[in-house]
Amino acid sequence: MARKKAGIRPTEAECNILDAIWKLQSATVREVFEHLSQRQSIGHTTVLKFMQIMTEKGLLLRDASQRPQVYRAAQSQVETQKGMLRSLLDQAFGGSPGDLVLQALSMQKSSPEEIDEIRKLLDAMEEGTKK
Amino acid sequence: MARKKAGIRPTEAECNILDAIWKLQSATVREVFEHLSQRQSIGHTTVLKFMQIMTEKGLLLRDASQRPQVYRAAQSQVETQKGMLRSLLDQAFGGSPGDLVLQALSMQKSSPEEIDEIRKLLDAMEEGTKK
DNA sequence: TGACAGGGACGAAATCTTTCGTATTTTCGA
DNA sequence: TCGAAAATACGAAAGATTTCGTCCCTGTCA
Repeated sequence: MARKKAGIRPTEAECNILDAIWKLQSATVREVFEHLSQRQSIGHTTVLKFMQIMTEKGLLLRDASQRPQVYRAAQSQVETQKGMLRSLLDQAFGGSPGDLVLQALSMQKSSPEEIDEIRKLLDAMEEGTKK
Repeated sequence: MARKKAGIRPTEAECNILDAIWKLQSATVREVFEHLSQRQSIGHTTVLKFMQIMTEKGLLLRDASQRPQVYRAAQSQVETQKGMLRSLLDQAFGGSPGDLVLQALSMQKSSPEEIDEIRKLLDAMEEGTKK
């Protein structure tokens, strides 16, 4: 039995924590707790426990030198997103990124700016491929 | 506390089952089992149990009139994909589909055909938006 | 210096997921 | 019609996840 792939997939609850930390850059348990409390009903120790578990799992880094300990995400949001995207890709899209993109786009209207940005990216990709 | 959104999110193992059924259109437990056996080690009753659970959850539909009962997916692959995509969107992308698309595209090269298809979709979207 | 408040570590209950073993029911030939 | 083989149902163990309650430090400030 081999280990799980390389990437660590945060669970749903862990994602909520990460979300808060990504927004705050770095944060104490209290800060994350207050941030999350605005959206969901959750206990303070629950948040703490998650952050401890996530630190063990390697999802978070903790600076214990300060008293209210400060946590940071071990991976950037973009890296994590890519990991989860790959997961979803293998899981439900048979590994076809094209399908995924198509679905994502057709899901709801993006802003003209976003569409433009995507076009640029497509151009860049085609350049790279042609060469 | 409201119920879970409308969409039903299949778990990872359930996705494997769905994958097989989507490919086969409709299938018996044995067929799904044989399909999955090629990739992973899994027991026959395990597959059966999952399919029963998934039927209860509403992920699958079962025709019990035939003897080796025949199962079908309750939702099309596309619908399910959209649901999971939305989930991921809310979970890790702060609801920004643009970011998701960008990440997905930059993840690995798509074929020129796919790129073309995406362009067409973008054009169509812009049309719709302008009107 | 002693009690209090804030912060943290632990352990454990409550739920979901994933996997099967075993028992029961059906179907099909001999 | 009887029984073996195939299908299906049931129940439950083993892991993960999610949530907290409780106990233990560590300063602080009267």
